[in-house]
Amino acid sequence: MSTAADTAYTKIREHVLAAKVQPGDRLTEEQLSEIAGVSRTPVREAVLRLERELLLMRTPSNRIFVPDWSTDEVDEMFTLRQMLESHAAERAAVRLAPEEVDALTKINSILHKAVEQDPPDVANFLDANRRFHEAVTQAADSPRLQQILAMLVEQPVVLRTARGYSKEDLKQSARDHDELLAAFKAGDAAWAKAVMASHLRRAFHAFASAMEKERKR
Amino acid sequence: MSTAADTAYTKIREHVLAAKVQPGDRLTEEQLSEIAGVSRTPVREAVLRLERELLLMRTPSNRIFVPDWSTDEVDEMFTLRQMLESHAAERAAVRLAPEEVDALTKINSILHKAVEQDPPDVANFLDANRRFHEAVTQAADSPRLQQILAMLVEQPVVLRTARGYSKEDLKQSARDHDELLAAFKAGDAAWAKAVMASHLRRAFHAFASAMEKERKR
DNA sequence: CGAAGACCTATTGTATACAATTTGTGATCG
DNA sequence: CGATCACAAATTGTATACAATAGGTCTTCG
Repeated sequence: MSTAADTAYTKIREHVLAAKVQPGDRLTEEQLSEIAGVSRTPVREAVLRLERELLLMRTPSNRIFVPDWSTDEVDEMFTLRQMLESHAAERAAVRLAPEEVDALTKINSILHKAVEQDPPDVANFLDANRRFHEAVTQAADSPRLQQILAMLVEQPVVLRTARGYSKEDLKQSARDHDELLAAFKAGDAAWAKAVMASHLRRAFHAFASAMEKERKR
Repeated sequence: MSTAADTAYTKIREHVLAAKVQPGDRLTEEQLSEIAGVSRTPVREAVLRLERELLLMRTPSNRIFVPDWSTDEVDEMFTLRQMLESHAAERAAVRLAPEEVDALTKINSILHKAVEQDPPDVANFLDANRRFHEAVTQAADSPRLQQILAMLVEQPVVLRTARGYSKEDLKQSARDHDELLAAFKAGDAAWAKAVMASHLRRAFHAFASAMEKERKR
């Protein structure tokens, strides 16, 4: 968080992810510069980054707003993620050093613990989950892939809905990760790819049913 | 090209694509603002966009430079493009209206003509090729997909090398497009997907051998 | 009463001045 | 002679003032 632009990026991002603004809300650069505590110049830079990650969007006349995603759009995003992240897992499988697999295993044990709480500790689950997927993407060793995936994960709608996941959904996620770790230990790229693909597709359906429940309320 | 930032984006982009700067060259914001004829503020915005498309990159201390790509890295980029663009073709196949297919056919007949020239008109080939792929991506009707593909196509290294393509390479490309059009006319998503995948993989190999030839000189 | 147009206001876009940081250079010391 | 430090120059980062544009509102006229 060294430059003002980074500060602005982080603060605005948190502001959006914490759902302090609703989908459809308009935001002016001035409001954002108050939130971030810096002038409009670095805010503009931060907004460009957040647009790239689809956390903010602009109207045709360049007004900033918080986008909303339909279930269909989230479906499409998960489909893209599935293609790209299973490719990442495939590459990671032949690149991960044993100690890196150990590190991943540790992250997933934190995730397991979060799931076993009663009620499950969703915040910790999401954090461990993010770190797990980030590490896999990182291990794929492709800056392009990493950059692309950064814009597909951590969508507010997905994070918001996560609180509605059933305990069984969360448990299955943890088990998927376990199987991915087994594939990594075996250095089996095809296995890793298949597990990741099915993991993400399942995650989409968990999302869709949590979404459905939320919609009914 | 209405705003200064757009002007800057276009001019700097052309500057890079026209190979007026070499991979590895450093560029200062001031130099770029002279090239674009606007102040540093819109230049910075343009550079951020160009970074997103990987046409420019920054050092850890935020100096701007023109990146270079190894054959391996281009391989990886074509692999990503193959996944995403064959997915786009799959979606396009069930979405394209007959008159849109006609428009695509027209673009490809321009491409055919460019190939049949002696020597082939590579500039026109590349332009028609870009428009063809852009139209397919557009038809997939997924803003996310479109945004991602924008950063994978039109890499300087690929355009630069295109001049070394053999006439046979170019002809085959035109035939691939013809087959894609057939798949679109039939509304056959799986066919379209497969054709696009093989088209792009072939394109990579054409690139790789043109690259090899260039390297030997 | 409704539509069209002119204004006024809010918001984004750009230039510029200055601050902070990085890099290069040259002096100094071991 | 080489390393290290200090300082100077180049470059990027930020704030701010002003310009351009979009949006809304109020008036006027049919």
